[in-house]
Amino acid sequence: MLHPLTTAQALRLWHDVGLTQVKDDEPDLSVRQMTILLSIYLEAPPHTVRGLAAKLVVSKPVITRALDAMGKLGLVARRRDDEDRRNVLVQRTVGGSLYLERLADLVSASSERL
Amino acid sequence: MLHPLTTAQALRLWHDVGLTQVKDDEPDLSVRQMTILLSIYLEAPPHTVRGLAAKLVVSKPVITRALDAMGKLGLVARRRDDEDRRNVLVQRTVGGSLYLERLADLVSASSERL
DNA sequence: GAAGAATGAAACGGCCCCGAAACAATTGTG
DNA sequence: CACAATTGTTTCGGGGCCGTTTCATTCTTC
Repeated sequence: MLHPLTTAQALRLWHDVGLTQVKDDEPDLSVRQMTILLSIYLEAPPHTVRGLAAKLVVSKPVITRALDAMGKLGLVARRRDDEDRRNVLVQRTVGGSLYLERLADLVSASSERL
Repeated sequence: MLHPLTTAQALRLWHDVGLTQVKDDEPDLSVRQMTILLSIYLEAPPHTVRGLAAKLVVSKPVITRALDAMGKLGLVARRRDDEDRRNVLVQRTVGGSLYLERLADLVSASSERL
């Protein structure tokens, strides 16, 4: 169980994580892209374009373009569904796992400094 | 004092906050803009373009443009420094305070659900 | 005062994202 | 088999952010 963060702690945490990301000059994802990426890694597969769009209440092209961008960064991969070849299955990658692990480390480290 | 977040907790927190922001269709700031905004509200004034640029290790035009964008959203305001009219003093606004208060509430609420 | 330094803004070209609509491929249905 | 529905992608026009360079204003120094 976790104590809920105070207002000041929450903002300080957001600030510190953002500052590190900006300074490290990482390829920073938009809020939408980051949320899509986290959905893929936190929730159980399979993940489809349609499913992600419904979950985020966003149009399908938004998902397609986000997958394009994150695919180029090696954070996710696509594969056709053999059982229904209209579907695209979004898959995790080593690069994506490492990226999110770094993010989690950043958040954890910042939360310790509160 | 706060327990450091576990990897899973940190990622879940980031996901939940992002998901709410995306669904609410808020004007989502870039990581850079958000970090600038938080610096202005968390650290003691005065805040200048040059000072913010140095703190984030970013060029001055980045700050100028971010202030343009966030000023248009009513999150910050600019005022010339009367003591040195080359300086621009970045000031907080009611809109910015409300925006960050909502963010903090979001983070706190999400952290409770962990 | 004149020359130089400092501060912030504007201009330029490039890249990416957006929403809406049109499209291609695959599957379901009569 | 023909036609409709589903899924994901592409295209189009518009707008925003980026890095770099150039500019206008103001201070400082001699």
